[in-house]
Amino acid sequence: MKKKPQFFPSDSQERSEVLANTLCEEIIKGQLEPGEKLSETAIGSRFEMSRGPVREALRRLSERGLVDFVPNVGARVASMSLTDMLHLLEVRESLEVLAVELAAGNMSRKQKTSLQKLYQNHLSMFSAETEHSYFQSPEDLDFHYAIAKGSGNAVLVKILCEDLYPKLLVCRSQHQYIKGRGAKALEEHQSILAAITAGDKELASMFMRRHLRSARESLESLIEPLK
Amino acid sequence: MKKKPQFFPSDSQERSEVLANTLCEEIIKGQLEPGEKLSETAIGSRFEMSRGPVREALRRLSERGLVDFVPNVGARVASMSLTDMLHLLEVRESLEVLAVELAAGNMSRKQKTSLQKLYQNHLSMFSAETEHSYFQSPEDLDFHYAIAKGSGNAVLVKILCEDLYPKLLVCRSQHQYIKGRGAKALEEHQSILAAITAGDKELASMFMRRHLRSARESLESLIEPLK
DNA sequence: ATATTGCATATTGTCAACAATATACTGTAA
DNA sequence: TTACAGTATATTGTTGACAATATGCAATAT
Repeated sequence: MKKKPQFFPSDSQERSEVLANTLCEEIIKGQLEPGEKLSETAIGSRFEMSRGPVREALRRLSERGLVDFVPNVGARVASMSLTDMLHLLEVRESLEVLAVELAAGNMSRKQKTSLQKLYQNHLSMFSAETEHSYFQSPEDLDFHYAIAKGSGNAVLVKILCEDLYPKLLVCRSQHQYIKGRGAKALEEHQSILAAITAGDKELASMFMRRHLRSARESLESLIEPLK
Repeated sequence: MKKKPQFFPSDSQERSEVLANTLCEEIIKGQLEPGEKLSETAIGSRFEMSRGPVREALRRLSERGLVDFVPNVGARVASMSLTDMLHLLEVRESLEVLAVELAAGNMSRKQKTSLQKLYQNHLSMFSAETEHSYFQSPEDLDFHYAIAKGSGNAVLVKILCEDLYPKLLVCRSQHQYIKGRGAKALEEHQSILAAITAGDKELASMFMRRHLRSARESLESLIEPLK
């Protein structure tokens, strides 16, 4: 018997954690709209559980920044502005440059091969169906996710994977008109991959900086005229 | 009537938040030892509240990384290794370099003057009583705290002030033999301050990098032989 | 003597009811 | 008609009890 696929597989069976992951997924998919009220009783009855676990799940999402929480008032789905997105991209840039530097020095042979495989998958998937909105989907981050883990720095992994990436996905889903850059990004991934494989920290960090800066700057130029 | 000073003043009156801040403070001060069990009932009776708010407080601290939490088993005070501390310092370095770059460009005249005042205070306090373990105490971070806020990047502020700094303080209290560098650090602060005042982003980031790198590298050389 | 099984205890996970706070509505006065 | 006050409703905050899980101890078998 097959289990249904989960975006955020939870090792624990705690209902509050399972619920938090489910809600997280729904927020990212846009099934819960930004600003939408998250009533404890409503969610409780929907998932057939008491308010206790629901509260814990909501508080958890609040700590992660996916939910805005006001004491005595309640929780709402966080609504991200373009400025929020810019701030996320600024921080992300610094941290991923660090990550790739560490990864280029620390990744094991095995990790490197698996990263190459990942890239090959992305490549074939992209050339196979260009219409597939690959660089919109959560999978876009796979490559960066793997590099973060390759850094060997647990603090860094936590911030990138649990804090920044989920929020970034929410931003993307709430501002869909901001498109990825498809083939161009894929080329840049290749350069980064090559530098990591060669263990060239300096080069890897330079390619990563360039890769992320272009995305950030295009958003910046989108925001600037609004001021 | 004066309120007693609080390390983590809580705007909300929520008992769970107040408790979380109190426990956070006790962990940082070392009054709660690393690895110590945090029983819900025990804490509840100590602070005269039910287990509900206690649970919430512990979960919150768990998200912040100050408490290790195992489902169905409970919470313990996080015990930080030197490697954890190194990972913290690596991430901190990247983020504060970003922060000071942004701050040098964004800080208002008013913010800059208040940063200068802060530095003057530190200076007089240090020369007044050299025995005052200034660079051990939470106040050491005041300067960096102000720069983070001066960056104008909310994501960055949250990660630095709510995530990294508290953990760093816990590390310091759990590894007290790692001393600050007193007068030397103060001089470096001055260079950074001057660069910010001049609005020189490049110079400011260079001084900040140097300032933080030296602390990190000295820890690295302490860890290396253990491998 | 050591390892393992089973039970007793303690702790956490969940629930449903009550108290406190905020929100929405209705009626009254200017 | 609009502004305000008071009340009614709904939602969150907190509590204590019950269920499920883990821990520690003792007795037994190897």
